[in-house]
Amino acid sequence: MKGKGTARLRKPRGRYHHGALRAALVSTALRVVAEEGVGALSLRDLARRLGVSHAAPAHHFPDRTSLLVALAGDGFARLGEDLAAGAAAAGPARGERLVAAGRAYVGFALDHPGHFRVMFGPHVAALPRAPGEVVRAAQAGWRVIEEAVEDVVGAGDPRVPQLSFAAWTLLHGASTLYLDGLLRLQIPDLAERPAFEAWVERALASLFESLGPRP
Amino acid sequence: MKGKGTARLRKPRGRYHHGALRAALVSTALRVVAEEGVGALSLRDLARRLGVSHAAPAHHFPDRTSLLVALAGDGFARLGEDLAAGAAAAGPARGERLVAAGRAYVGFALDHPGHFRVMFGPHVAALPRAPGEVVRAAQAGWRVIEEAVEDVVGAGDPRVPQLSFAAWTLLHGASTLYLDGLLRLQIPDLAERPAFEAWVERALASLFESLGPRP
DNA sequence: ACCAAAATCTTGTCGCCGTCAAGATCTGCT
DNA sequence: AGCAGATCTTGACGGCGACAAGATTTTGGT
Repeated sequence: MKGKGTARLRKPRGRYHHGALRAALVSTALRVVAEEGVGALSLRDLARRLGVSHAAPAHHFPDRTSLLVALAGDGFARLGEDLAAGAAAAGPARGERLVAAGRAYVGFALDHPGHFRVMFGPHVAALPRAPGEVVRAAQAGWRVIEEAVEDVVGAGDPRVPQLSFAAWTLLHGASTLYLDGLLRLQIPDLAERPAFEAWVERALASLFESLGPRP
Repeated sequence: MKGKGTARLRKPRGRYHHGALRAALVSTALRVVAEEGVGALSLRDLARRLGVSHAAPAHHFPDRTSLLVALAGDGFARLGEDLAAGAAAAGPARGERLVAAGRAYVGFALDHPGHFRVMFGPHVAALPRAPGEVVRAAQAGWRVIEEAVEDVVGAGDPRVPQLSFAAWTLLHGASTLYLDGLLRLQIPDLAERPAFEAWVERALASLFESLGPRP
């Protein structure tokens, strides 16, 4: 962070140029998505909130999808940071980093459900090719999971990709099913968030139960 | 199935009433979703395809969301049937039913990506309470997974819910991440579908590796 | 310092969409 | 036969994404 901190939001009444419209669009869009969901997001509404003409956003995001892609890129970056921070703050005991990373993944989904949905929603997925920023950020997150797995079975173990795959899909499925309310439907105990986190932790444990550092 | 098989689609030119509009809306919507994705689905477009006025669908589905909910209910029912059929067709060896159910789950997602997205998309999830038909169908599917898990660890084992939870989240996460193209991004080997299915199978195996029938 | 080019924002327009309202037509029941 | 309700039609309204053309400001080369 440098300069004047947060970007200006509403445009000063008299001025013709906004000055930081793109950043303001992204940050306001994130607020709308968090409060009302991705369905409530419209370019015209954003323009109105920012005191700008209805066609102004088009110069920064040619269509609605490109704005969603930007939000998704931002989300993947934040998720990657959360994962790395969680793993870094974990204790040294075997498996603690993986549990911490898993907690960070699920925590991100539950803390920012709207943002999470944009990241894994149909708009971004329907693109012919994933945008570079998404690719890079997703790869960084994947790397954190792989390292956490290596922390359990040892670096160089040939099962690292396979186990990272299992851990990631488990965490991701748990996050999305929880957000959809389907888990709570089958297992009423999961209504409370701490209980859910405990279940996820135990599921991760089941995955690695039979594995020594180097069998 | 009884009577004349498939419901009439386009309305006969001279007639005022369509006669089976609701069923025609659902089946045409499924086709549109499969071919162009949920984003391309609109009530007016459906009405046009069926040769019916633009406001006719409103009498069967008061708004767009209620149509999506109907599609989701149908999807959960089909997924449940696929799961049950897969498990029923599996051999008797320990674990085969679970693998077959998993294959059915992933197969449904990959065969009907649009439908799958509607089922787990934001529209249905944003509802205050899940509709009854969705609840029932989802419960039936969950039951199949639980039975498949019981087939591995033995009915009555206290770990059944926990392991079913792990299996379901793993399968669901694998399905959605594959559809989003994110798995392929990290593990190029997964570009081919059979390879992906093999990875899923091995991930399931990791989950149950350390478990005997009754330890 | 100057000015042309590019970036940024505005106004205006178009077609499509979901939704509501009011009326026409058909169907089933008594 | 006739009525009530279900089903479909026409018409209208506002919001939206997208496009086009013009106004204003900033930038960069000289």
